[in-house]
Amino acid sequence: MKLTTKGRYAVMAMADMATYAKKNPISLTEISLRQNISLSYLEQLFFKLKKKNLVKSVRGSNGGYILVKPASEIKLSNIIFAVDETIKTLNCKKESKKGCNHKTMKCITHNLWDDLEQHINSFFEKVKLDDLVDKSRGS
Amino acid sequence: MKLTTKGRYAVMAMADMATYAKKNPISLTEISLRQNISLSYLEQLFFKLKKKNLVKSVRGSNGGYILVKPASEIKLSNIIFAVDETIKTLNCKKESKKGCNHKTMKCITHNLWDDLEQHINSFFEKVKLDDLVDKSRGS
DNA sequence: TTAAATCCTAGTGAAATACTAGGATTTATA
DNA sequence: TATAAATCCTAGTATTTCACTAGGATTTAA
Repeated sequence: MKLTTKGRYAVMAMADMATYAKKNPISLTEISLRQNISLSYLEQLFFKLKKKNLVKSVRGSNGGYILVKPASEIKLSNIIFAVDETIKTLNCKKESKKGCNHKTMKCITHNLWDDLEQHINSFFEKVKLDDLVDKSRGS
Repeated sequence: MKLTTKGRYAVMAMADMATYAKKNPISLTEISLRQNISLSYLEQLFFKLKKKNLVKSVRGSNGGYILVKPASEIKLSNIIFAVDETIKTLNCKKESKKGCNHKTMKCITHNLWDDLEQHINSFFEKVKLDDLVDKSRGS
């Protein structure tokens, strides 16, 4: 199991925005430099974050992005889902041929992965963006 | 995020063994047919399970594998770790160049992924192999 | 002796990932 | 008004990982 960088980068970038929040929009160039993430990659991530209404954009010079809601109201699950679509713990839904014998018996571990998925999601549901900011300040 | 089939298959195969446990060793061919997993792939998985002392092998005709411990004493974490090595939620340990700015500041989300890792592990620590067997019988 | 099993090492096709390239559009400001 | 800095948008691509195959060696019950 592993988490892709898409989700990690998105959380890092959003945490960066929460940390350096100010009136003016924050440009991806800033974030790119601070967090050491490719600008073009960030653009793609923020396109998705924007679609999910987590950030809004200001175009043109001095433009950038602004958090739509306060950091205390943004759950990590919102961010992860926005860029990763979904957390997949199993791929034997419907009628895949391998790994899940639907005909003879229910896939032995079918329930298990559902439980795990919920368990992981509950983690991302609990943590808010400003929890991260506080933590990094504390250390 | 996704879970690889290695971990899933290993859990399925072990659950299969626990379900069809008997005095005689169980051959991978049986498991392969019942769970619809490639034989050669199973061999590779069981090589690792054996190294971690979760199963022992009986070579030769009528050979196969036997659970070393009763299913009630085998935690899923044992299985997952045996085949997957580890759950990696972050790849910015030591001194990777990207995604973790060690020089200027601690990676903002560093603690987060550690927490997540523990959260997921705690799930696999709680569930025992015979929990799966009971569940599949119950449904 | 044979068949069925584990043991062991390489290799490989396909898919996903992480990222680059390159341009179009918008807009503050010099 | 020209320019630079930003978002917007679409393709493409190198690398890596995954899931699996191939092929043989060894062991042992019957």
